[in-house]
Amino acid sequence: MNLEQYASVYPPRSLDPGAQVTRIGPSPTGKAHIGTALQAVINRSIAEQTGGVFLLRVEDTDQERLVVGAYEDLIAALAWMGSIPDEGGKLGGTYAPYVQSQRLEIYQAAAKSLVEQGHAYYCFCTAERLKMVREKQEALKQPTMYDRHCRNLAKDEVETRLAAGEAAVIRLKVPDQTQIRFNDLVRGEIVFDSSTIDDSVILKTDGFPTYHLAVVVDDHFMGVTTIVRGEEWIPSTPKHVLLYQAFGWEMPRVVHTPILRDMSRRKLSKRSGDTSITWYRIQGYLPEGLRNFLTRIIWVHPEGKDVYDHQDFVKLFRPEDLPNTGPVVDMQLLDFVNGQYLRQLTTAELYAAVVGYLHFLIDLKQEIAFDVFAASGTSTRFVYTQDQLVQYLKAFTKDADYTQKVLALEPERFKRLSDVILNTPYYFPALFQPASAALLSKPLGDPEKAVTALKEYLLVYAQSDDHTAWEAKVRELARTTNLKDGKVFMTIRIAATGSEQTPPLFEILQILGETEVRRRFQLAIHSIISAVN
RNA sequence: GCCCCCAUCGUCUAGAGGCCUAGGACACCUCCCUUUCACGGAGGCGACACCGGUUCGAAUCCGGUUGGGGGUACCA
Repeated sequence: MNLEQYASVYPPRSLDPGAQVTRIGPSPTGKAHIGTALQAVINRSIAEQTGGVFLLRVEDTDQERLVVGAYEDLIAALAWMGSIPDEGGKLGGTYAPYVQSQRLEIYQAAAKSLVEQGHAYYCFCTAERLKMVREKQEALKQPTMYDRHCRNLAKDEVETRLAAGEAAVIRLKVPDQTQIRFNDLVRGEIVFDSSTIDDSVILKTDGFPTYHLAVVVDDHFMGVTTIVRGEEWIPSTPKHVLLYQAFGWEMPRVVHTPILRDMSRRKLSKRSGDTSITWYRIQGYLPEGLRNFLTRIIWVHPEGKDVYDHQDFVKLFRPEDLPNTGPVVDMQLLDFVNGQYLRQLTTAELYAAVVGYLHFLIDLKQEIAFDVFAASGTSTRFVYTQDQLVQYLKAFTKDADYTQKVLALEPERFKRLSDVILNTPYYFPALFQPASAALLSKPLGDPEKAVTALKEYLLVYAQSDDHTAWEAKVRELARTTNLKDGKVFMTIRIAATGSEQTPPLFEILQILGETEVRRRFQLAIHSIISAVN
């Protein structure tokens, strides 16, 4: 088929006026990136808002960089985020296939037609020659560009060499001495001088297109009307403009989103492990929380809210509202936003979320590291083995009613699902780790006093006491033993939980129940005594 | 080297010539609440990168400098 014939295979869409067709075009070369998640949310929202279509196109034109499972990882990540495309990928659709490696004939036809019309040319330069040219230019501190060696080859020569089977690429013939301009929805008009634009390869020797050709051809035939993509594409947009002009096609609206940065303002790096969507899921962020955070750093809610219904974003977001500076992925803000979502869950929902989360972690079949973020960009890492997680899940699900009582205690102390795992083991008898004698003795500053307090407490302790009676007893105990009541409370806390930081004591003792409370106090007393002797 | 984008508190930003002694949120600090932590409440710290213009008047407009980011592949 020639290019004209493809136009009838892929007829224009019949959508309402104003409906926008958007897309993401990830290349399956690794784990799904958080930046891709942002692009997906934005593109999905624009399509939704205008009654258009959001499509997914797999841009796998670099055969050497393909990674097995990358596509599946992406789909799983998008599904988790709730940013599922309307068409595309392996979902199919009217404009299928949506996988570039399956559309080679179209690109080849397109490239050929460009050559015929004088907008592109065959190039036989070898990699070695190209390398030499580049090195020479670098040494001379000149711009590194193709020297157009094959640009004016005679037609006969080209045909002869092609017929002889010589390897060739097709390059874009960039016109001389013109200005190439396009309008970026947030940046306004951007102008490039054609002399700064390379005669880039658009069709490789292996018959695959490069990004530039493929993206223009696909966006055109798939009826894409608005392109939202990363800022890193701005420098190559003029090439796309040239291609649209050469084909005589209308250029879609285009806007570039800034690149996500880390706290040191660098491009979000893989080194810290925080670039993959899965990493955020592992850390215990809720998809809604992550999504809200992502939209929050590139958009301002009209009421200045940090946390808002996603529909607000879908309804009110305008591409031209995008910032032009690269936002920093601030984990503390993420924690805050996510915490707000976690609080909105009912106890039953939180319970279900944690169970699902634990299954997800266990299915990963690897050690899990939770990074807890503190001020000044520092973080502490807690590593769990698969076995530890399995043990935790077992304890957590042993008695759902009991666990929900635990979760109901103070849900506002959790910012991420992982906080539940980190902070609740002591509620479960199977996981309880008694405190050391040193820790138990710490509040009162003396092992003997600690033992006295604990023994006295066991004497007065009655599970049936209400909060007032219980508190009165402890204070009375402190008075008669001549100990500070705050310290006594803390000693009890440590004996009962092994931790210095817990929700209110009385509620914990209620949940634990008499048998377990007595067991833990005995344990504590013995621990101190045997440490002293 | 060359090309492009950008520049308000630590971070995300509000601000589209006078409403700005620059507002909000996160973070941080202090105090209150309190048996610890968390939550909540009340305060606090904290920014228009710099230099020139334009203007009666500039965070807002223009130019330059500096700084940051991106691109410069038969990668996307």
